[in-house]
Amino acid sequence: MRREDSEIVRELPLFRGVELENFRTLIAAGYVQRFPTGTVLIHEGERPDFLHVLVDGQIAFFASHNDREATVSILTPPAAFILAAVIVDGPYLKSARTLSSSTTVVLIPAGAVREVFERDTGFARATVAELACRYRTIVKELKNVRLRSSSERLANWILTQASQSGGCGTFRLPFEKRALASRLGMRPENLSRALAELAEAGVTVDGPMIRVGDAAKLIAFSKPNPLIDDPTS
Amino acid sequence: MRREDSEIVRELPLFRGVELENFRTLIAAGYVQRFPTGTVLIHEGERPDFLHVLVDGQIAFFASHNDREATVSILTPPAAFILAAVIVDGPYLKSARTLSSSTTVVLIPAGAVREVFERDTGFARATVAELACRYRTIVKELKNVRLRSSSERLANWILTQASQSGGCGTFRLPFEKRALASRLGMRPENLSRALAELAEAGVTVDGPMIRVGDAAKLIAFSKPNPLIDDPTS
DNA sequence: CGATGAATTGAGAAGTATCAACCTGGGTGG
DNA sequence: CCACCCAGGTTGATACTTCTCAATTCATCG
Repeated sequence: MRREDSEIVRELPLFRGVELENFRTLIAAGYVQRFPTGTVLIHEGERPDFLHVLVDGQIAFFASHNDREATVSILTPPAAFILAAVIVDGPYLKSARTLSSSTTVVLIPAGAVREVFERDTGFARATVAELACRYRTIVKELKNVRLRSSSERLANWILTQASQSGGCGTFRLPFEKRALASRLGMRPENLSRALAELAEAGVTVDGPMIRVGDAAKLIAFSKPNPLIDDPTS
Repeated sequence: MRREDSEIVRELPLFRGVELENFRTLIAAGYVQRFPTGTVLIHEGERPDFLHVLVDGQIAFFASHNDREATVSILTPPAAFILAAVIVDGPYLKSARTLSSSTTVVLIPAGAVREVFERDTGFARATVAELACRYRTIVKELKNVRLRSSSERLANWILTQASQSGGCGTFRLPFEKRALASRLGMRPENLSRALAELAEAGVTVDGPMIRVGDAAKLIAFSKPNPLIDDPTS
């Protein structure tokens, strides 16, 4: 593993509090892999062999049933994933596929993670914090799905994205529209229509570029709610 | 607090591994309360003052936005709740209301929980396990909502409920139909219609009594999936 | 025995999915 | 270099699911 990659891992909240010796054990057991776009990294139902850390690229988590597919979340680096499955040693509840070329992932054997977890209180504490945040994120997502229409979800997603991309009001979609549609729980066709509908709220679209022309108007339409949209709360 | 109540708390997976002395600290700081039906115990957005343990009765967790209300989950005793909010010391993401009369709750001050959490590795470990399971439960719920129609959710809920209520194929609804409807993400009207529709799959309804006449037929309709429906996986 | 709230039923509206056609830009191979 | 192909995206027509509103029945309780 390149020093560069292990440093990224070390800087994650999940690993920052791990004792150095234990961290070295984890890194020594782990290795790095790169994947092209569309690679399915993990399959729903299988057992976790590794804790994964996304270092570069993007990953979509999705589940399949009844000939349908639903995206549960999209992960941006740096972030650990499938921690819960490793901890409880239960089957993956979702599959994961890379959304961008040269997606880089650090793999740490699940057994090593559980061992260090047992003897390193710093790691245990960080694990608790991580899981608690993940839990709360999904609760928010469930609220988002159940309390809003698809256009409202889109509008709020755009608001969040715009505010995270500096204040200029214009940003580039971080992934394809089809991926965004699935992330928001809608069909590509409906995303198109919803984007067209948001023109009334001052949103203009040019290919992958989104422009929020009138933030106040978009906020009035979106009715953002920190208990759904604020990733930090 | 009655010995009976503290024993229930002690027996929970979350508290079983806590050192006795620390457990006594928690119990000494805590107290018991009983509430009538419809009492709102916690309010979305407020700060957590107590870790709650449901000892008797039932509680629905719900969130409000846009003049809508959505039930996120329904809890049956014994179980701790709002653990994640206490751990991260963040605002409640959902409100909670009692569904049954004389719902009994043990309240343990959040500060005491966080203190014990810091020094008791058994408790920290149990917290991780609890949070990981909760997280996975919600992921399953999100899949349930996104991958199934409302009648399918109902059918699978009935299957799970019937299997948990002994093998006779008949069981009583544990709460009102309106609560069930909200739990399943549908309106009471649609629950009525969906129940009527399930007659084709051999389900008969008499007030609060549900009878699964032909389990095989219901399974064929429901297409159950352990990665959505199995509470233990 | 009336009052209240839950449950059901029906009719209509809204939201979303599905299917098909078409456009468009980027890449490929002749 | 250009014609072609192809995948992603858009647009339109239609069907299905779910919501909403209104009216009715039913059981429970003071």
